Formats: sequence, C-alpha cells, structure tokens
Amino acid sequence: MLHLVQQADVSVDAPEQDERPTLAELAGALGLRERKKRARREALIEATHRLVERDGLDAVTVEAICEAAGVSVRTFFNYFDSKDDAVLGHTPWPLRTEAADEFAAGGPTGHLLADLEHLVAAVLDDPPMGRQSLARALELASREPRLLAKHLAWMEQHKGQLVELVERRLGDEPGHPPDVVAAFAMFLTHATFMRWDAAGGQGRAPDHVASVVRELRSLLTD
Amino acid sequence: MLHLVQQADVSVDAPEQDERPTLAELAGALGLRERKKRARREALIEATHRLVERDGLDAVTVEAICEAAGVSVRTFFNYFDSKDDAVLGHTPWPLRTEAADEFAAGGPTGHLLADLEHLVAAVLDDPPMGRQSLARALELASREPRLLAKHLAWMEQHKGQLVELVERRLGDEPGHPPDVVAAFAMFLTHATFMRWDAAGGQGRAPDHVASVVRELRSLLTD
DNA sequence: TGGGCAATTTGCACGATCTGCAAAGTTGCA
DNA sequence: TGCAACTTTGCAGATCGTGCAAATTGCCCA
Repeated sequence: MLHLVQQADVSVDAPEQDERPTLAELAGALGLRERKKRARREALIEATHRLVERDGLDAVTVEAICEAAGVSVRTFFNYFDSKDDAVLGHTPWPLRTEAADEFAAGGPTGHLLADLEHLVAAVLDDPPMGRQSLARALELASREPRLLAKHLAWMEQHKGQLVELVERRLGDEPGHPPDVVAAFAMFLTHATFMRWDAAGGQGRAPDHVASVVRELRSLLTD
Repeated sequence: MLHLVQQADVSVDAPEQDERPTLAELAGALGLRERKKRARREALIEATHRLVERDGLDAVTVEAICEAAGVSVRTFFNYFDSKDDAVLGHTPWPLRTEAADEFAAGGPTGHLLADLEHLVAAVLDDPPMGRQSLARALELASREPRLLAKHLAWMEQHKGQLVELVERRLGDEPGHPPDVVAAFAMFLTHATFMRWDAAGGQGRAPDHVASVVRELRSLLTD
C-alpha cells in the first residue's frame, strides 16, 4: 500500500531528481541507472499489455510477465504494487503544472466552468506515460472491471490535491463547495477519458472536454 | 469473479425465492436454512467491520474474521468473493424497482433531470443492506483506497443496467447520449453517497441529491 | 418419526500474490 | 581503480482464493 507515500512524493516534481543532481543529469542526459530503470519499467508495462491483450487479465501470471520482460518476479514488485498497477502504469500525475497554477490564480478566463475545462484539457494533454501506453491501458481497463475500478480509485487519490487547488482559487468565500467542484472536475476527466477512448484515441483532448461539457449543460438546463 | 453471474441473478427479484416456495416461505416466515444463512452473513460482515475498524484492513486476516464469527475459512469464501467484499457487504442492488420502471416510462415529471434525481433518491433510499451497515462500509471505504476501488467497481457493474434503463426511456431518438446520462447518474449517486457520509449519515437521501444537483446546475450555468 | 434428498459446511491441497531480508551485482564518482 | 550507493535477485513465508469430496444439516414426505 504505497499510495499515500506516492501522493506525498508528488511534492517533488521529478522523482529522479536527487537532492544533488549529477553532472550527467544537469547536462540533460539521464544517467545510465535512470535510463535502465525507465526502460525496465516500460518493458514490464509493454509485456503486461501484450500478454493481457492476448490472454486476459486473470490468465496472465506475474511470473509470465517477468519471463517475457526478462526480470525476476521480485524485481517486478519493486516497480509495481500489483499486477493491476502494471497494466495501468499508474504514476503520480503531477497536478503542479503551469495550468494548475493559472487555474488557482483565477485564470485563464475568470469564468469557473470555462477554466475547469481548460484545466482538464491541459491535464489530459500532458499524460505521465505516453499516449500509446495510456490508450492501451484505457482500452484494457474498459474491458476489465477490476482495472477500471483501480483507475477510478487512482483518480480519487488525486482528489485531495484537486480540492486544494479549487480552494486556492475560490478563496475564503467560495461560491461553490470545493469538494463538489473537485468531484465534478474528476467526473469531467473520466467522462472525457471514456469518450476519447470510444473515439479510438482520435481527436484532441480540448475538443472532447468541450463536447462533454456541452452535453452536461444541456442535460442540466434543458 | 462472480460478478457477471450476480448481475444475471438480478433478474430474479429475491434470490431466496426458489422455483417452488416452501410452505414456511409462503407463510411469510423464512425457513431455518435461510434464516441461518442470513444470520451468518450478517455475523461475518459485523465481525469484519469490528476488526477492521480496530486494526485496519491489512492487519485483519480472513482467518481472524472467521474465528470471530465462528465459521470456517472455506465457508467465508462461500459467502464472499474476497475479504474486501465482506467489508462492503456488496449485494446486487436491484435496479428493477417501481421507481426504475416509472423512470423508463418517462415519469414521474417528464423532465429528464428531475426524474434522474427521483431515481437516484429512490435507489439510495432503498439500500440492500441496512443503513447502519452501509454507513460503516462507506466510512471504511473512504479511508481505504482499495475498498473505494471495490465500491466503484461494484457501481460500474450496474452501469449496464442503468444504460439500458436510460435507453428505454429515451427511445429511438435520444436527445442525449445514453451513456453520458448513465455516467452522470452514477456520478450523482457517488457524489450523494459521499456527501451523505460527510454529513455523518444524517438527513434524507432526496435532500442530499437535490443539494448536489443544485450545486452542479449553478456551476454549469452561472 | 424416520429416511431420502438437496443444500451447506468443512478440511485439505494447491497455485498465485506480495513482502522482508540479505547476498550478489551495477553504477556513479573521485 | 576502488569505495559508496543503488538495484536486482533468490528465498522463505504469510495470506488470499479455488476446486473437490466427504461430512453435516435442514427439508419434506411417507
């Protein structure tokens, strides 16, 4: 159960940045150690996707994944808390971006809903794991209830940060309850995810967000 | 993974109704067998709640639960698919109620949003497991990410039924995409759950639903 | 009331998940 | 090169969850 720890780690922008960066890292090129770590992680996710697509989540054992990726089972669990996490490739999704700060500051338009839309679009446009991989993960998640649940729970984990963000923006006299606004933002994110996935990964995030918002508005006001 | 089977079972209103009801059942009193089954199930849930509240989800073993409830481990797994399910006490939540039928038929008001509100309120007012138990389960779920995931997964299971319900209502020319409407209904349910839990279980479901809807509307139209 | 029938419980064996620990292997850097 | 820090790996072990068959229990009818 590393979730809480991960959430705490988010305060650091890039986990690989040590207190004292090495020369290689300062030069922009990551050290061999870090490159290997990322490659292994990616290889594990890739192998997991491939096998699960072929055989289904329950028919694939961690052992098989590790064999395919060329690492030991123990190493697998150094990278992921569970088999499911390897499919989803969950990484703390930094909510500390320029877009987030701008939202908190009251921008970019000053209109809450429009700015929520911007925020969600920006977040979706900056996935922490590569569009390809994300698309496969979503595809699998929409077929395996357990994975979808994990994904939703993972989003719930970010709720705290989101509430904080909304509170920063709304200040001391919120016209709306921050938790409802945050919950709505997450729903918006999820719905857009699903629509984007249903569209076969085509189109840009902002367009999908806008379309979902339009739908909801007409649902709530017709 | 019994979920799909459970979903199929929903078509039968009450699982204990055999093809041929016994005399005792016809008389209103359940047979000893059925009474024992329910008592055991309740005892298991109660023991699980008590132990998990005291020691935390991960520190409680199924063995300990069974010892406390006086049944064998194997029996535990005859009742629940997993330890988590025992905490949540998940039971198929019948979506085949009068309220559901009325919604599908276009009632009670004829206005989609208002009727969604009615539907959600009705569903929440008719919990399949007793308010007390439901409150404890929610309380624990909001603390344990894994439980939250299970809970969300369980709700996802009902999505299919919900989509079907919405499709029945909207007919051949839906003004709104059924899946978005269904997703919104589930969001509404979840948000109301959370608000109800945050309020310490006080108040009536319809009031909470109405309050959430009011918030959302003002958020989307201000 | 007793016995057949069906549902339920239980013990047991087994495969899979996941963790802690310490040894062995790699990388970074002076 | 050589030390320090990090990572991988094997191994033992706790727990979870399932299939199977025997024992138990409730149900119903003669």
